[in-house]
Amino acid sequence: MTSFKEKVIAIVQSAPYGKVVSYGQVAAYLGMPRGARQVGWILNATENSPGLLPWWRVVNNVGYLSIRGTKYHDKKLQRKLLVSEGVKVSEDFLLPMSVYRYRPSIDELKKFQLGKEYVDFLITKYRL
DNA sequence: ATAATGACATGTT
DNA sequence: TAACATGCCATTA
Repeated sequence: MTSFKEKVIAIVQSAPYGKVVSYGQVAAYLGMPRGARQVGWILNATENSPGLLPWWRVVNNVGYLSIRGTKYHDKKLQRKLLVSEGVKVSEDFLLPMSVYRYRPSIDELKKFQLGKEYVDFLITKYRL
């Protein structure tokens, strides 16, 4: 069972310590370039199994912590966790994507089992 | 089955 | 620049 949810988890887990990834990126690496919103949905509904899912490394495309506050997580905690990893997040919950965006290598992308042409598309989109 | 609800992204005003 | 509108699709009710 390689459900959407499991893929989301796998991709988010690939985001390294001290880096962040956008919802759109996660969706794109899933092979669903317009599924950003669904990624957020999954994270919102998934209870954080301690240490298994680095949900705090997912932000929106402009570097803003767009989480509104849910039963499991909240914006302030996310900021705290990111800061603890060395990511500089401003008081208004904004961080510079140009500095912290996770840019997977080609090999890492292959791990997600995507077609060659699609990989090329991702490269132009996120300038890997 | 159908409709409503989002931790989004992008294009247009 | 910032606000608004629209497309998106997994999940729930």
